[in-house]
Amino acid sequence: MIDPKLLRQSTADVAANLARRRGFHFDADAYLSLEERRKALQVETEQLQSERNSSAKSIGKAKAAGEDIAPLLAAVNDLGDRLAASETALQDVQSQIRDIELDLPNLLDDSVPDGQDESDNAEVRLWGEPTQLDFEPSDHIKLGEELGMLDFEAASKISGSRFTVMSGPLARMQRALIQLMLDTHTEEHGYTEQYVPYLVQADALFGTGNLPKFEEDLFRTTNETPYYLIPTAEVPVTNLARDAIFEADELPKHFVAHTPCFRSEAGSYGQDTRGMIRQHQFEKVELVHFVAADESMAALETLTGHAEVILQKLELPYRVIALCAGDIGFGSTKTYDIEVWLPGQQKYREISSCSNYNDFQARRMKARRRNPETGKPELIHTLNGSGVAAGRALIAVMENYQNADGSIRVPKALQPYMGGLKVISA
RNA sequence: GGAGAGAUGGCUGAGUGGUCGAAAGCGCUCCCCUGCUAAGGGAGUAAGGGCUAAUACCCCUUCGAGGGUUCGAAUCCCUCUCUCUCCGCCA
Repeated sequence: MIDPKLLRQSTADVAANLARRRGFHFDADAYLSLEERRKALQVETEQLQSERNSSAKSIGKAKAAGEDIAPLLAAVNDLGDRLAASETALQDVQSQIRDIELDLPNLLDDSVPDGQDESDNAEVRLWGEPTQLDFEPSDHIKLGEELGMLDFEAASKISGSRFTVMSGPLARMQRALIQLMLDTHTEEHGYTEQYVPYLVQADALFGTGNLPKFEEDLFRTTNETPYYLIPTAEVPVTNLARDAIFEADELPKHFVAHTPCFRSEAGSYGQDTRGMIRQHQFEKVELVHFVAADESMAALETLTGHAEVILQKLELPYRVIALCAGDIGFGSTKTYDIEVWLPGQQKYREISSCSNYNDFQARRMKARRRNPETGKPELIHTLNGSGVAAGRALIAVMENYQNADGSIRVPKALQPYMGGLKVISA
C-alpha cells in the first residue's frame, strides 16, 4: 500500500509514477472526490463522538452529585442517531478509499527503466557463456522421459496437467539442490532457516499484496474460513513481521525457507504447457530481508548476489536483468530477475526474481521498527527473492549438463549431496 | 471429539456500568542523591488515526475479534477466534 498521506497530498505525482506501469489506470479525480467526502465526514464524526463523550461525562458527574439528569438526557436525545448516521457514512467512504488503496501498485523506484514489457528489460550483468554442446541439445522433457525419471503422464493421471512425477536420482537431485541452497544461505550468507505453514489465511495474503487483487492466482480450500495454499514462501515468512515492532538492533533480519509453492496459473493457458517450467506445484528456496528504510536498496543488491552464488556454484550461465516499469510486479518498487541459460530452449529463462517492496508490504502488515533516535515506531522495508527456484534449477542442470547419450553429469557442488554420484543415466 | 479455565499496556497483574487508556509491581528512559558498587528519591514511559506547515496543540479510536444493550461498556448480552488444563484419539 502506498502511504495514504502521500497519496492525498501528492496525488498527481503518485498518478504520474503509476502511469509508467503497464495496463494500469488510476482514476485520480474519483479518488480525490471520495477523499474530500472522507475528510468532511471524519471531522464531523469525530466532532460528534467528542460531544457524546463529554456529555456522557457530565451526566455521570451530575448523577453522582444526585442531580436530576433528565434535562441532560433530553439534550443528547438525537445525538446517538446523528452519530450513527455519520459513522455509517464515514465507514462507507473509508472502505471505498481502502479498496482503491489496496488496488494501487507500489510506486516505482526512479532507477526502474521505462518500458512496456519484457523486451524492454535492461540487462545488468552476464555470468558465464551460453553452454556450447557439440550435439543437438535435448530439452529437459526429452531427457527426463528417456531416463525414465520424469513422468508427466503419471502426474496427469493423478492430478491433471501442470504436475510432474520425478523418480530416482532425478528426484534426489532436486532434493540435493534444495540442500545446497539452504546450506549455502545459512552457512555462508548468514540466513536463519525457517519452517513455515504451507496453508495460510487471507490476512497473510493481504499483507504481502496477493489479496485482494490476485485471488485467481491462488488455490483456496473450502473451509468456512478458507485456507490458501502459499504461492511462495514469501507469504508466510514476510508475515513473521506482521504487527511487530522490532528494536533497532534486531534488524536486519535475513530468513531463508524452503517450501513447495502452489499457483493456479489462471490466465497462462498457452504458456509453457509442456514440461516442468510452469507447474501448479513446485519447490523453491526463498530469501527474505527485513531492514530499516534507508538500507533496502543496498539490501536488494546483496540479496540478488546471494541468489547468484547458487548458480555460480552450479556453474550455470545466467544473466541479471532489471525489470522495466511495464513488467515489474504489483508490490515491488524495483526488481531484478535472474535468468538461467537453457540449451533446450536456446534462451535465458527466469529462475529467480528479487524485489524490494520498500514499505509497501510493511504498511499493509504493520511491520515496524523502533527508531532509536526518536523512539517512535516506523515502517520497515521488506525484500524477497528466490534463491532459487528448485524445479527450474533442476531443469537448468539437466539441460546444461547433458551428454550426447542422454545421461546427465552431476555438478560438482551437488555430488556431496548425492552420495558422490557423478552421472545420472538410465 | 468431551469437560473446564482464560484472553487487559514491553512483562506480571488489578479492575463487574461513569471521574479508566486503564491501579500496582517489574522493566526501560531522564534527573537528583550517594567519592566506586549496592541501595535510595523524583519524573516520564502504548499503538493507530484526524486536523495541521508541524515529529506543536487539540480531537478520535483501540482492554482477543465482530455485533448488541445504554446518555455512557475493559466491565452487561450474543456470536466467533485463539490459548491453557484434564480425558480420548493420533504422525
